[in-house]
Amino acid sequence: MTPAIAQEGTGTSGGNMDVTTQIESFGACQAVTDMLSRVGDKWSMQVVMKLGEEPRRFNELRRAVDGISQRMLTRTLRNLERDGLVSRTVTPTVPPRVDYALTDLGRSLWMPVAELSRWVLENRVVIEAARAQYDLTIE
Amino acid sequence: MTPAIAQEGTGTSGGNMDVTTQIESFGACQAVTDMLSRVGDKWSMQVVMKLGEEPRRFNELRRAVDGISQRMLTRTLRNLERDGLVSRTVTPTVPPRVDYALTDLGRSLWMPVAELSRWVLENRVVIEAARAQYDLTIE
DNA sequence: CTGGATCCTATTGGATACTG
DNA sequence: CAGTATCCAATAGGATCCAG
Repeated sequence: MTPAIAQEGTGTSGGNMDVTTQIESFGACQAVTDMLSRVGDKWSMQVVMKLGEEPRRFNELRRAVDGISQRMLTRTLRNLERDGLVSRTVTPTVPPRVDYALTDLGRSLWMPVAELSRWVLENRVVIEAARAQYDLTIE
Repeated sequence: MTPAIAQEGTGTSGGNMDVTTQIESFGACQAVTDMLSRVGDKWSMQVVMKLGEEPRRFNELRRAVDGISQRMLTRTLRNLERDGLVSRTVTPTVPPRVDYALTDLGRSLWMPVAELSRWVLENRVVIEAARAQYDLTIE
């Protein structure tokens, strides 16, 4: 497995290029899509949001994220941890205690996601209306 | 319970509440997740990006988005159209001509997505490193 | 309490053939 | 050209049982 994405002197903080140009620069479009997929799955964002409020233990998190199965919570946390967005701290007591929290990277993701959240909140009604309209004209 | 995130007010539009509060206000968390799922699938963002450059016809789009199958391009466009993000204009000539373009709503989505794109571009190296590190320590 | 392992179903996406 | 229809493979996700 080669994670190796050609990471040349990536525009540290971009700076003067507009985003479109940046994206087309070196196949980063794919990276963006990948990240959206990662964070766009069924549970990741809800977990990140809950951890954004405060660090939580496994079962706390399970209760906080409504409807998530144990398996999916574990898998979601593992993915987020692997990406460096969430930290996992084990206290080897009996019974064991495991604390999850956002890392600095995870918190930094929070901001652009918050912008996206704002967009959704501002446009959800329009979107719902568009869907209803579309569904009408189709049938 | 306080959001660990400094929200820096931003309020690009209408929002006087901070995003965390908004999100928790009325189960919008789910709406955000839904939208991320919609836009986070394998092709939606790439299509939106290409249409953000300029309106395109079906097969133009197909060539522009590398690797997409005809079926998935159709489905992706239908979803985006249903959400009101993309417009579809049919010119009933022979052969038929169908033009796709971003709507105003679609273009407005482009901005927060650009922020997310910027974040990905700025942090992809860190993420790749985190993954490599994680993959090492587990095996 | 925190998960790993297993089994099963649903959804996603690709390949191909066909049509107005 | 711009799709639709069908079949198939891969993946995501849920339920359940087991273990340290």
